[in-house]
Amino acid sequence: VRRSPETVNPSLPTGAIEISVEALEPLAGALTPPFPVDEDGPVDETLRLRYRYLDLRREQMRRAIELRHALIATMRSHLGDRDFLEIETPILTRSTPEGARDYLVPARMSPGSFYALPQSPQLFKQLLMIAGYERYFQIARCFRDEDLRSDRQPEFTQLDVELSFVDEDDIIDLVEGLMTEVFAVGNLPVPPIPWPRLPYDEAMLRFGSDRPDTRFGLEIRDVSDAVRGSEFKVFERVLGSGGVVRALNAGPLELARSELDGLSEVVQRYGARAVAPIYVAGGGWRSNLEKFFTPEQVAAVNRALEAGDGDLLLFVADRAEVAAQSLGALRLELAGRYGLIPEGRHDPLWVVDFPMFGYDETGARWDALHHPFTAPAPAPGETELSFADPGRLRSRGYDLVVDGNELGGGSIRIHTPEVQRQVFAAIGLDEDEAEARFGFLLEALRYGAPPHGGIAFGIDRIVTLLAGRESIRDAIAFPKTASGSDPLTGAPAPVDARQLAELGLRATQPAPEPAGSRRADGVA
RNA sequence: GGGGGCGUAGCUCAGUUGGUUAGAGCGCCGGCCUGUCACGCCGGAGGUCGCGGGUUCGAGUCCCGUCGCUCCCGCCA
Repeated sequence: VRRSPETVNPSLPTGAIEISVEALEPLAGALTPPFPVDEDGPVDETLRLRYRYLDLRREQMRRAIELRHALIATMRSHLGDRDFLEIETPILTRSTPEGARDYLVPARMSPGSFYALPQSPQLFKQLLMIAGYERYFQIARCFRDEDLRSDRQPEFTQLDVELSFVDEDDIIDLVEGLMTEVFAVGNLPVPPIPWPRLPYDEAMLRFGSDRPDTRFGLEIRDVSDAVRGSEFKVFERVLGSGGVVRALNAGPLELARSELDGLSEVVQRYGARAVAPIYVAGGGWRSNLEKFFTPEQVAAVNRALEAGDGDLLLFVADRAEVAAQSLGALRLELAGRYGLIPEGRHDPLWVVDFPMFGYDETGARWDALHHPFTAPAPAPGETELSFADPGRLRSRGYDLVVDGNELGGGSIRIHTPEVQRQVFAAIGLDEDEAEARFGFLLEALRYGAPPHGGIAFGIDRIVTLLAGRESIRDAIAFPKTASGSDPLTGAPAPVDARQLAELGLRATQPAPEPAGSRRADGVA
């Protein structure tokens, strides 16, 4: 019934009405919940996960789960309207020990053999292209047995898409249309398409990251040439050994000594020695380092960084990769700490022109930067594919980045057995190994594969972003903790000897407490 | 594998330089009030200070170890 005018409370969503009760019958009893479910205040996350069914009652979680549903529904209808077929691929599949660690499932009927849970449906969707299903998509669960982060779960959900007879532009066009609709459903205001495309090298140079957050400035500049030949030994030593000197202009920030030290801690995580902070004053530098540089050098650096009086310049001298990464991290740290990210602004962009291979120092070999089914592209300035120097080859990959989050990535794939062999060879897979692991793919390619390509989006990450949350766990109904456990069910848990015996397995460690061991954390 | 942060009542937290019976708000229980909507008032219960060891006359506080959570590096084709 409507409330009388003097009792209406406009600050309540239900403030205009009242419920008039005629009969009341309790259908079930209910304990007092261990934390408030009628408000979204902070609660210890282990406790939330242990009582996830109560946590999910809370407004914030309900919104995220509802948003997730709406986004997936949008993806399905958008692609369905464009003649894509949703096709399921196996969860029990074959281990292909490139890339991430696989989750393994013992095969009872083949003792000593294992299925693997898919890291992605990559190979199956390529086989579907060869089969002539030209437009495929799937809301696909994927599994990677690697350490977790606030944006990584061991099982996660991808929107997986693949198309035949397309090039990069076709896929980017399709995705820009799809994601524009998805962002609209999620109330994320984004600029109109087409979105900018940033070459990988430029992203690394200017932003120190392959997933740059372009919502604020503080861009990195290479000042190696400007400072070369100075009296400053630290820079000269780095430059002499092939390193670089890079810097960013933090703007007019007056920082205390302890804060400057804190900045060095940030870069040290990435292997840099320290940050050299220099204040600009009167066109020169207010720094005891100024004496090591000629006035021309100082002026050149100031010009490169567009530095004015009072600006704080931050320098890192190191290997190019370390300088880029550490200044990139510094940039994000400063933006977060001093609130430099404009409210309500959201920047989608494509990162393109990735290197095809990266050199793995520990294994002393080349690795596919994306994955080894990505089509290679000629080195910059060349027209022919040459595997003589793998480090110079580019790939036909593309990543969609929004506000510094990698939401999705894909590529045009290799569609001939010849090129696929060359790529396997480049990453150190000889003919026999390639045949043993990927023979079924090479064979399928021989039956005629259309040129094809695709992309995969991290749905959990999209939900996290659109729901305005910090952790991927808040976008998933029943997530795992950072150590991969589930406080609600107690997974993972030991199994009894009989189950192991049936699978032909033997425990190499004594099993911990079986039942109820999830209480080991002392949570009552 | 490495580094940082956290762990005190059901929840969120405070707890000075080591010093009596470890506190607050919310919640919970009992009572009062009854047009309230963060109701109000009175009273009450509730704590192995994550766990183990050590230093000390004395440890929530200091040291060592350990467990859990979390963030980051490595890892994540």
